Amino acid sequence: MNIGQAAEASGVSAKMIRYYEQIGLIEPPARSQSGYRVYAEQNVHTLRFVRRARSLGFSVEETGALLALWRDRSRASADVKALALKHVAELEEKAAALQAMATTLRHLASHCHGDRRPDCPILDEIGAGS
Amino acid sequence: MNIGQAAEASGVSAKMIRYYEQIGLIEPPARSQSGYRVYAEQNVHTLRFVRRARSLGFSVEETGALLALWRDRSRASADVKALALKHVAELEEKAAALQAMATTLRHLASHCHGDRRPDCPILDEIGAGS
DNA sequence: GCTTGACCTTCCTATCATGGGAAGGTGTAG
DNA sequence: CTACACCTTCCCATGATAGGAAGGTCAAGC
Repeated sequence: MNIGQAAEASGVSAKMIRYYEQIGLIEPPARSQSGYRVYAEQNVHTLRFVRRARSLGFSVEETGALLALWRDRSRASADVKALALKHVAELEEKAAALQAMATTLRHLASHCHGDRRPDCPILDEIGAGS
Repeated sequence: MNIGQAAEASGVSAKMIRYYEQIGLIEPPARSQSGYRVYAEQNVHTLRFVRRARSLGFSVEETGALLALWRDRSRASADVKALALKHVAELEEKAAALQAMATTLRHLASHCHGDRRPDCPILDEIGAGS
């Protein structure tokens, strides 16, 4: 399987597969005589794991830690759970921060007439600072 | 006022003040004979506006649009409100995406014993892909 | 066999916002 | 006069991703 097919099968772009290899997140695959990367089903499996971890908001570095745990059959499930819950806390913190911004801004907007007149409490408040 | 004092007074780092000037977000300030940037109270006011807009999650580019609206006394408040509400929608979308990740992951974690045994549904599920 | 087009390779560049640091000039207090 | 804090510009790094250029490879069709 060439990189394009591995990309198709895993949902990770060829560009990103090469990048993940370059930074050491995944193992360099076999090469054909002409230098093409050759992927086996196992590699695609790993790539899918990476894609799914990324889609759950894990950074590439955290994904590397998860991969190591995935491959280490002797680690305690408590280690994995701790990592996951720590990440949940970070995600919820970020979500709350964004939601707080949205709420503040929505509040400011609710005081703005939104007509043709120029006076606007949104800009007034941003300008007043806090 | 030198850049350090302007940074202190506005809450924007000296590094970022120079950067904002370089990309054209803010006007180049006056310079002293020796080439030091010299800021007036008005400049600090603008910097505070920028800091506050950034803290509400507006990108630098959007902040530039807000600044233009702020300075244009003839614009309709509806224009500002539309921009603000569009941004609110984007913020809430991002917040919801993060919260969805957190919820999924918390769900996975709830099925993990979290003890010394190695079997862990979190990694199993990430590996299984979806 | 030869051409064409799809694919692969590496390498360089960009994004966005921010910080770090080097090398060198300035300003001020002791 | 010296020390130290501050300023200047310039370059580099981050994290994850995309775009593109220049050149090699492979398979299908003529």
